[in-house]
Amino acid sequence: MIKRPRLSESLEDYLETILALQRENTVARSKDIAQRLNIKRGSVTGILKKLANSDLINYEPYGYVTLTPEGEKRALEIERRHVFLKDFLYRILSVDEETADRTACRMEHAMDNQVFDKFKAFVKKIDACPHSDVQHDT
Amino acid sequence: MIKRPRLSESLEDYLETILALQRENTVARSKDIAQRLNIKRGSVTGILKKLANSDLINYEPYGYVTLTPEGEKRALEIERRHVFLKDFLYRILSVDEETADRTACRMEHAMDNQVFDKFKAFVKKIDACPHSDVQHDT
DNA sequence: TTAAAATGTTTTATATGCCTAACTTTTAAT
DNA sequence: ATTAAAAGTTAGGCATATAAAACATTTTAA
Repeated sequence: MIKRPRLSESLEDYLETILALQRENTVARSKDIAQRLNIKRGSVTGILKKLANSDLINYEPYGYVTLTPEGEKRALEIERRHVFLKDFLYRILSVDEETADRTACRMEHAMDNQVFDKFKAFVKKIDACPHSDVQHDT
Repeated sequence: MIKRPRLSESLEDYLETILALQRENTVARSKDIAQRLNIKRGSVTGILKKLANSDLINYEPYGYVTLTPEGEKRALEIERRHVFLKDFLYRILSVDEETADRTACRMEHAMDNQVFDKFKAFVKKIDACPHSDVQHDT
């Protein structure tokens, strides 16, 4: 049984960012990771080593960064939560987009799969209940 | 204009715990704080100094701990979020109580007032919409 | 092809938050 | 009043996450 130790919020953010960059540019670069996460280039290197050590990314000094299968699996989970939460905040709660995104970024680390699944099922039902005026107002 | 610098999740947890203990015992004691938060007695002292420095608690070495007005205001805000989120998770999403509490504990730090207010208004509407089967199912 | 710019890395340092262990103060029991 | 237990504090350490600045490598442009 392989264990999947819980990642810190910080490490989850790195994986999420690497996934996004990989989508946009095929590979992730240290500079871009730093830029997205608003941290310094120098701080990125250590984190990349740690992620590589946990077999979550492929990393060689001065090389490009890509997610391993396990890293991608983790990143996708986090991204799913982010997308879902942002949608809930923005579309259902009518929070402005920037706040929705920022808040989703923080809430996404706080939910396990069980809660996430139930939350998702709940929103699905809300969406299927258009006769109620539950949505679309300030 | 006095500023209210953002508190770390950890410090918010301390305030919340101190509020609860104050309710139960009039004052909070180092030992009980440690017990509730599952940390060692020795770790509490430094935090108390920091909170006292920010004028959030009244603290004297070897003395009891109480919240200042500002500290209480902060603690009440956090507690409000906690209670609300736990209720949402437990009652609306049907998450088991222990998970609801644990998850609320983590989500409560991620929401600003704007989001909280909208979330609350949303749940109010859900509750006022009993003809839909949005609630009460697994 | 070589020098400058861009990118990546290393080192040193800081802050947070926690632990352990030794020590001090307070409290409670006799 | 004395002393043992309980509670609180201090000191030293460790891990994480970050910054700044110097250094190394790679890329780019002339």
